[in-house]
Amino acid sequence: MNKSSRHLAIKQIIAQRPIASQEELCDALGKAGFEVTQATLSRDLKELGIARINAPEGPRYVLHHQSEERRLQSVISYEVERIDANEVMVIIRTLPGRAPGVASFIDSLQHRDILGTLAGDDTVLVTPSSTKKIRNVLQYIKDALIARAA
Amino acid sequence: MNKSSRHLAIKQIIAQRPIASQEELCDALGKAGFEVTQATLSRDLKELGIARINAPEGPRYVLHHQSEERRLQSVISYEVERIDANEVMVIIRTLPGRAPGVASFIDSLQHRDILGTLAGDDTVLVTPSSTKKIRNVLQYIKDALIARAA
DNA sequence: ATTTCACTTGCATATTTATACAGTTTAATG
DNA sequence: CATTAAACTGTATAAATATGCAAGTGAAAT
Repeated sequence: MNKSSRHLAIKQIIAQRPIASQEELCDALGKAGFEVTQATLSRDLKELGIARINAPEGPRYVLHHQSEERRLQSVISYEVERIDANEVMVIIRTLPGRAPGVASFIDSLQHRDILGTLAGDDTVLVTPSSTKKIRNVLQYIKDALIARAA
Repeated sequence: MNKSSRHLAIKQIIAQRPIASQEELCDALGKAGFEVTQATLSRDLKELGIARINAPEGPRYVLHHQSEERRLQSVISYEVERIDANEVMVIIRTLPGRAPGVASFIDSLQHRDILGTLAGDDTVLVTPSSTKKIRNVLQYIKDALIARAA
């Protein structure tokens, strides 16, 4: 369980539901198999450009694009916010404007189970060769995008 | 020196130069003629939707656009022409060139059943977390986009 | 194998932020 | 005027976050 995969996990968790404190994030990560302390999370959030906003409904962590955008452009994993799938395709959420770059990268992998990609501004659709391949493709993409982080 | 003029002052100060802590903001406000305590600033920042981001150069307060996003709701409904769905996704037709804005707005709603959106020029594709959620998502989007028409 | 260096992490704690509570002010009402 | 309620703020402190330091790990160099 290395840092970059934990970072992806953090981004996915905070995108999925409101996280109000680092303690809470710590618990959520624990359940996902990442045992870390609050101190580490404080550092992670800083590296990821995640901010704690004070919504009327309570505090919550969110990816803050303004700070995120300044980071190294060449590192794909920093551009990816979330990777998900339904029954028919994989959807990758990226920072604004980064979808084409991420899609192009995936295309270059020339994986047999990937028919093609379609990129908008901050979203990439990945179409599998068959809906039965969805799980494979999802995992493959996660691995591929994380591996480049190191 | 009432609260709203202080709020305006706060927004101006944080826009002009990096403010790293509420103490620092307190000093800056003091020089501008607003004598308040850190406790009050904590409340002010919450009301204004200002977040503390962790830039590599150090922490800093910024207006968080996510809280601004809600103000746009009333405009959105005029840009949407049609909302439909098939078995797999929701399609929104908009006025020419308005799709990215509408997609961005839908993203900001952060609904758990919406994996992502993809915008072209006048068309937005909305991908549900599962095809089983299509009906929910369709209804949700209609409510969110059209209900504001009044 | 040993050394060195860069990177990562936890612990303990300093720093910063949020909030319970009480006091003050303002405005509205009987 | 007296009374009540709501809004605002400061004090004190609770809660949350950031960080100095030391330890651990792994890769590259000698």
